Amino acid sequence: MAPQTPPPRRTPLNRDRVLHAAVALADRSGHEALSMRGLAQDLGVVPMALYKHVANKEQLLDGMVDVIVGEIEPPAAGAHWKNAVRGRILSARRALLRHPWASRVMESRPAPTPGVLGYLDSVIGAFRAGGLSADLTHHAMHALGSRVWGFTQDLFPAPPDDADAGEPAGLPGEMAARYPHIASIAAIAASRPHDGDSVVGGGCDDQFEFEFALDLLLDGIERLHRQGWTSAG
Amino acid sequence: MAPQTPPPRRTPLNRDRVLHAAVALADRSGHEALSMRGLAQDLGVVPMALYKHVANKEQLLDGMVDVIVGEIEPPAAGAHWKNAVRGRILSARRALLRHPWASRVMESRPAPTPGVLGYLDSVIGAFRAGGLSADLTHHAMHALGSRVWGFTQDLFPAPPDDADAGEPAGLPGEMAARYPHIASIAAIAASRPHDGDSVVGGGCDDQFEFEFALDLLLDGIERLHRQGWTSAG
DNA sequence: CCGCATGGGTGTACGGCGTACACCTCTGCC
DNA sequence: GGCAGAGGTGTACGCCGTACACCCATGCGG
Repeated sequence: MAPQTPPPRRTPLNRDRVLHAAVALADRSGHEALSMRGLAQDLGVVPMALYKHVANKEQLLDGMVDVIVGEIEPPAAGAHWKNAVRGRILSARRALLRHPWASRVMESRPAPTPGVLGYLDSVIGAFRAGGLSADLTHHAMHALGSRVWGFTQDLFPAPPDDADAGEPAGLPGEMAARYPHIASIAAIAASRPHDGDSVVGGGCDDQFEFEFALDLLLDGIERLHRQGWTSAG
Repeated sequence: MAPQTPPPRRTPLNRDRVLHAAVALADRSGHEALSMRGLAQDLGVVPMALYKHVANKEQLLDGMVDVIVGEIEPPAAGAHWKNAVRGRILSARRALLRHPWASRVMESRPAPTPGVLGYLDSVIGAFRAGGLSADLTHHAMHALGSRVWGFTQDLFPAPPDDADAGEPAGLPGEMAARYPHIASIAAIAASRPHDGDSVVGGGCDDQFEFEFALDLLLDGIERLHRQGWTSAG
């Protein structure tokens, strides 16, 4: 008989396959469920095999961050600096919305990865190309903070879908009594046409909020730029 | 002889002692080092004893958050809304600077604690007392984001103190070549009189950056308020 | 054609974590 | 005097990241 063909010999692992499998796993199960053991299982491999391709879990997370940063679209050529920055940031936001775990992972990195540095460099470049001083650009970057990569800390994190739908509108009654000012705001948000459930997490148009704040900052920066502002006073 | 006095019988645990010991431990060793086992050891008790006072680690962290929120000073009476909000937020920032781990823990909470809700309610109240509409206040709160409790995500997290001091100024040369725009900004920051080390993390006056961004937002909000802005357009 | 180095996958094991569960021992009250 | 319940204990389980020794297929120099 023919010499038995050896078992099909799965294509060998490499850093890229590991990284993308990790992203897929996190997409599927959230970043809390991402463990070296689980990832290995997904790849049909023993946990320690991963360590031939990433030094440790921290470096795995760094790599995953750069995968996501790589999804950010390149800058639009020839746009006004404000639109260039705006477009870049909104693209970053789209990438992060595709991977809800990514913002938490980015926050957790103790040092910026090369991909992150490259992205930041390009955003800074967009400011500078618009004629903003290094000084103002520097402060603008700080002011944008995590917003440059498309996310902000939610004040009221999204509750799970089992939110008690029995309430008439706005906050549960007891809470409305204890936190009257929050309630006054919840009432507004809950009265909007779409998704009028509890404002605590739901009920807010996140995209609107994001762009509102982004434009507030960019407009403020533009104003300072036009009046020749300097941090020296 | 006298009836042997029983061993001094340490004062019994309670939720408050547990919480404050946890805060102290995190202050001392960082929040990554905070474990139920370590905390128990600090309290001279076996790990499982803690579970008589907090349901689990998540609830311990919630409790710690409220301890920190409790350190925020009460609002100044009779101030203009902008100063009231500003003062509240800067006080929150001082609390968080005293407990460097606290911002990361706050970010990690999946639902707001009662203390946090109370604090947010009071900030919203300050806006409303100044005559801002519920609508505008709502968007203002979102725009402030994590800044309301006194922190922002650093773009360049602070590096450990072993930063290579051999570099002349600004970024290490290789990095300056790869990220020219970052370098242009680093040069500015590094040229300031005090702490002129690498701008990546060090070299920035965090308090200035924080107030710069805070005022940018508050000024923008004030402008919108004065011109009767509404999200409806 | 042999032998050996090397890169990639394996197996076992360790020390840490959060915490379920059964237990024991004081305390105060009827 | 006895009993309930609060508070502290001990043991054990199942996860985690990862160190370390191993093993085996490959390909290359002789």
